[in-house]
Amino acid sequence: MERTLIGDLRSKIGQSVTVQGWLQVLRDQKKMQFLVLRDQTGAVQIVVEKAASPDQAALISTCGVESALTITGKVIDNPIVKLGGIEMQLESIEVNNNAAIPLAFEPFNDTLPALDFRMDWRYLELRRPENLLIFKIQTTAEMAMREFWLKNGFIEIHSPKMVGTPSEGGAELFSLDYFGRPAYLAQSPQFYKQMAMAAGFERVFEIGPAFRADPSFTSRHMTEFISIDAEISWIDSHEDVMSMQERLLQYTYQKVKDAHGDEIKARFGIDITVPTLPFPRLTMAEAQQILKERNYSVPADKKGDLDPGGERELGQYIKEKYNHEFVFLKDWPIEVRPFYHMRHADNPKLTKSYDLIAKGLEITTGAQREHRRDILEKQALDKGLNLDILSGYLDYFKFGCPAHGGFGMGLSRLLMVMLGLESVREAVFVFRGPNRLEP
RNA sequence: GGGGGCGUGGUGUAGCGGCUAACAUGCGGCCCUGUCAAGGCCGAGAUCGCGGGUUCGAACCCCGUCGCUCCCGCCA
Repeated sequence: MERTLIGDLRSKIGQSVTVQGWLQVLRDQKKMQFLVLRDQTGAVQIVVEKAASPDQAALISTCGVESALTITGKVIDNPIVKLGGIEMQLESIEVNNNAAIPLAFEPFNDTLPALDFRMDWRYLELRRPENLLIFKIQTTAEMAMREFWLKNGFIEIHSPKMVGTPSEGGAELFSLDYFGRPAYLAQSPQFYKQMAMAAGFERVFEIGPAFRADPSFTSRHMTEFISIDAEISWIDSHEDVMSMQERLLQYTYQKVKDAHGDEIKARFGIDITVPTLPFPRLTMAEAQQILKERNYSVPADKKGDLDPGGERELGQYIKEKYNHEFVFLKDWPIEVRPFYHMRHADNPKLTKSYDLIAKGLEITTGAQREHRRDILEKQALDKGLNLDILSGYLDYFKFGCPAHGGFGMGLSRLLMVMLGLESVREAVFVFRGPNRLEP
């Protein structure tokens, strides 16, 4: 028999239908059994008269909660039933996969085990509707971004994740053996996006994994994460990149709000605010001044950079002054930016770069890239880098590369901020960290 | 990598020098019941992360160690 979704049962009253899902509750009484079966669309009570079907009743008694069941029965309108005023009378049941007793933990309890323990049994935790919702939202958000980019003439690329040369630095690279020679997991699609610019793709995006061998133990770091990247050509400055990104985020927030706004409010207590354009912008110099006025002292060794506390303070300032969740922090000093960020023509100490801070959390770095090979080489040498290692990259700028720039944004960080989650570990399907390689 | 915090039945917590280690939830049994956050009674389940020390006495204090976690560094 064809499967009926539990959410559609109201329209099937009087009919015999088949539902499939997980056993939420079993109330096993002397004469009767009441089961609550849950699927993604809802939950329904199933009644069993033990005397009428003793064999099935005996089978049901062996079922642990969270067992996967297929149940056929007649849909009855019954106002007495608190669960939707509807129930099913059992006709037949198939136990697809019994759940062992006891469960590793009870995913629907009021109190849950610590996050680290839950991660050992991630699939159980993901059965909670609010967790399911996170990934429905992620799906909507990614689709919205693709939609936005396609409407604006972007091409999707998939850059290699196994690379032969480190893009820069090297301390945070995972290395692997590639048929006897060293290889690395890509930290970023950065250079390949730029290669696409040199190829004349003009506008590209990629949503894919990035790997960082940083032993960072924070609520916002992962060793493998999904990076949302975009790169555009023929720009005048990093302002063009920010303009594209803010429109992208506005579009994405609107789509998420349209599709899930009510459920997000119900599950997370958060009103999705579609950001207004333009996002507030501050130069780093202005940001430093504002922090000083607010008596927030950035550690002396930061040299024009910000610490996470400063970012949170700035997020609070933007909220108060502009009632906005986002702020572009732009024009960072060259000391704290990589060699390939373009510098201001009228101020060689400042880069044409930005970070996007969302509710006080850094979720993006973007910039106009330096596309003039001779200047790029000079900037690399200034940073003490070896031009031989970079030669493949520098060759992108040998045969006609347009001015360009782009950004990288952490998908899970975006979701974390959007939904007010405490940790990226909740916002990612399966977490990877320095001490977490399973499941 | 640096600093702080925490490790007590399956899970979440209480206890912080003198207990047969408590409570909730889950699990098992019985009773009751068209139940529905079900209810009632009974029961099993913890050598209090591990090792050492202080003490008449340690879950509790000290040292070490491992694990987790948060903050910083670094970043998306």
